[in-house]
Amino acid sequence: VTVRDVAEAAGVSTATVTRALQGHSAVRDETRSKVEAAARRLDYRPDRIARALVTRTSSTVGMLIPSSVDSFWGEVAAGIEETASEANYSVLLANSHSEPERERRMIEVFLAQRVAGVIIAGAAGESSSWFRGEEPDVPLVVVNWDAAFPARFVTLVRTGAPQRVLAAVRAATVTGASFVQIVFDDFGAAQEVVRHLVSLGHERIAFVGAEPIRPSLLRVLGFRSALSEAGLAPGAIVSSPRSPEGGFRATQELLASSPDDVPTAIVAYDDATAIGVIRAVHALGIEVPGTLSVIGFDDIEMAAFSEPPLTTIRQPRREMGRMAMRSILSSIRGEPPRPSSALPGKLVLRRSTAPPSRR
Amino acid sequence: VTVRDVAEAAGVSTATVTRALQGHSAVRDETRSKVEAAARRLDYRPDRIARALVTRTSSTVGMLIPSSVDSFWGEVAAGIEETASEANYSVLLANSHSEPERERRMIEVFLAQRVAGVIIAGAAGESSSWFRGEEPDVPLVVVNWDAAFPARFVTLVRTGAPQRVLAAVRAATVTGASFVQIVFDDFGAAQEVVRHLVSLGHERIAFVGAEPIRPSLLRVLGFRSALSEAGLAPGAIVSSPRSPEGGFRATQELLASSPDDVPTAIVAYDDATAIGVIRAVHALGIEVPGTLSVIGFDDIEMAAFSEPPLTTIRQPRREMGRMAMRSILSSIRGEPPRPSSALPGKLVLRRSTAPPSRR
DNA sequence: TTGTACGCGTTATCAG
DNA sequence: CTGATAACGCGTACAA
Repeated sequence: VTVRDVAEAAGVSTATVTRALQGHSAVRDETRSKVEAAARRLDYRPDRIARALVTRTSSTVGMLIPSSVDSFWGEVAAGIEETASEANYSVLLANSHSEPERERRMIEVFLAQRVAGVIIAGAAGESSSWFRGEEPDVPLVVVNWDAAFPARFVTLVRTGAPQRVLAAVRAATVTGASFVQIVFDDFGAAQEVVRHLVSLGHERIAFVGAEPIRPSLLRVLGFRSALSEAGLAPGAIVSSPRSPEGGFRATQELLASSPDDVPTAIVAYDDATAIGVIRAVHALGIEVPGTLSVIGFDDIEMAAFSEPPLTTIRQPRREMGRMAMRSILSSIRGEPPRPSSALPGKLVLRRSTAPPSRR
Repeated sequence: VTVRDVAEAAGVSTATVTRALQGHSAVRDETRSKVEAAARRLDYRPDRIARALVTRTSSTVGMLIPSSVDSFWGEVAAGIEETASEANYSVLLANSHSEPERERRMIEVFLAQRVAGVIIAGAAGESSSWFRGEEPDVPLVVVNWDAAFPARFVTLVRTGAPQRVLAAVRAATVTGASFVQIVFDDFGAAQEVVRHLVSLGHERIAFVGAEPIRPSLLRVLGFRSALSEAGLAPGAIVSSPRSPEGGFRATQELLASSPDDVPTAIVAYDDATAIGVIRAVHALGIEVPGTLSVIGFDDIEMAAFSEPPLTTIRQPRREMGRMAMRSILSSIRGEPPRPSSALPGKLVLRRSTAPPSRR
């Protein structure tokens, strides 16, 4: 059942059917209701494919996330889907597994599908690798860019002048990019986390989980900045893969390397790492938070269930998804793009942090 | 850049370009390479929209899940996406929030998009409500149908003849349906769970979380069947919403109602409920698994992190997603549909079950 | 083996 | 206000 059938049934032309059904201005009320009646009677559904062909844009957006198994990204996706469906848009799902090559391929597929916009969340690759040839003119929004940096950045971030390194990291991924970014304010969140610890009375604080990816670098920088702002000595910064195992091993090394100068609090790169940190600390017979406080980032589901429940800073993931999709929609409508934004986190106080014990 | 451009650049007709690029048989090697060269040079991407219009089917499938935030469904989705992308298919994501009305609407959108297939996971509605008018001829696969039943089924399932109720439940949702179903074997899993408890020596076992939805009814039935098979007296069966709070409250009532005949083990409808059960038991000062064993279903992420870690039976969620997508693909290829299947679970032994303490 | 020409279902333009 | 008609980009009979 096509426009033609409806046109015939209503005794009008196909052009009128289209106009009537889209609420397009100039069409007599009487005609409109005739058409609507016929459409309803025939159970007519305009073919979105045919429409897309002629309008040269579909009402579909492509959404690339690292993994739909991870409920962090699942919630970002939910925010996107929710906002999209309110605006009558559909969303194509693809998982990148954080592999730049897959990112490239899936974007290719999106473009061939003539999507009206692309949202890349947790991107691992560089923006230059996303498109072959020139950049297509669909709006692109990046959510939480996890871009990799040269390994030497870990050293830089440990010792370099914070403001200068910060500027370098930002320059590489924020300024000058021709697309909107919705990112978590990693730098500010790290500062907030440290301030929380300082307010509890901690003075020797370490960071576990430095890695040459954007959010990690920014968190380390925020960590250093808040420490110096509080007039405290720089804390130890150790690298590790972002996983419980990574956190476990790195913490073992940290605590073994300086037995006479053990920190009273550890800031972990993320909650997964923090859980490994807690295990390592427990394995040494040290109590959390009695003797040592631990704090993470993100507020993943496990955080509430660790023992003790983890104090952490929550990312507004659903809101990030919503904002990303809203940005796409306003681009489509030709509105001036709202600038990229860094969203603040929300400190979630649980039981893995407490004042340090006096000795 | 369209076929025409490529045709011109290669000095052939558009028909030849299509044939060459699709690996269609009859085309000279020389011509083919000429065309391929031109296509590559021009960075030509066939427009999937235009193709869909003429072939009257897209290489996109619609995937409806209750929520992408839930990593259970996230993993089903990952299985679907994985298999789809291997076959060069794209997947449209929609969240139903378990609302039949939303299910209906999203399916509508899928159909208007001319999807090549539809996968409905965790469907809450009835199959009759999914389509207006006659059923469209795209393959449909249902994964883990959570169909609701009249409330009286809870009573039936508690006391009715198991085989007869089982047949009724199955008849309503399995047989006679004109689509493939990939479902978890709830009945068998419940039997397995009870057998595990029986093998540990338990004799007084209760079920918490009976609800008038398909999987719950089947689990209760499996529970009853395994109990009678073991020659044990029927256990208590209590209803509750499927959530920690639901499990908590129902367990309080259960334990208060028969203080002189407290069970030594509780089978919870799912892991979320089981966590509430454990909390309620702990709140009464009873030890798990020392005095009372608790077992759940699904093996959600939290299960490994509860205290004690929860023994449960794992659903092969990624595999269910893969099978669903494979089924769609073989339908498209016109292969005879593999019949619906009920996949077995895998018992995951953790620390919430143990032999009952002797008294 | 290759080219011509039509049609897929819409929307948009331009007359009337 | 409405109707005829030309696209949109591709696949495919059919003819050559």
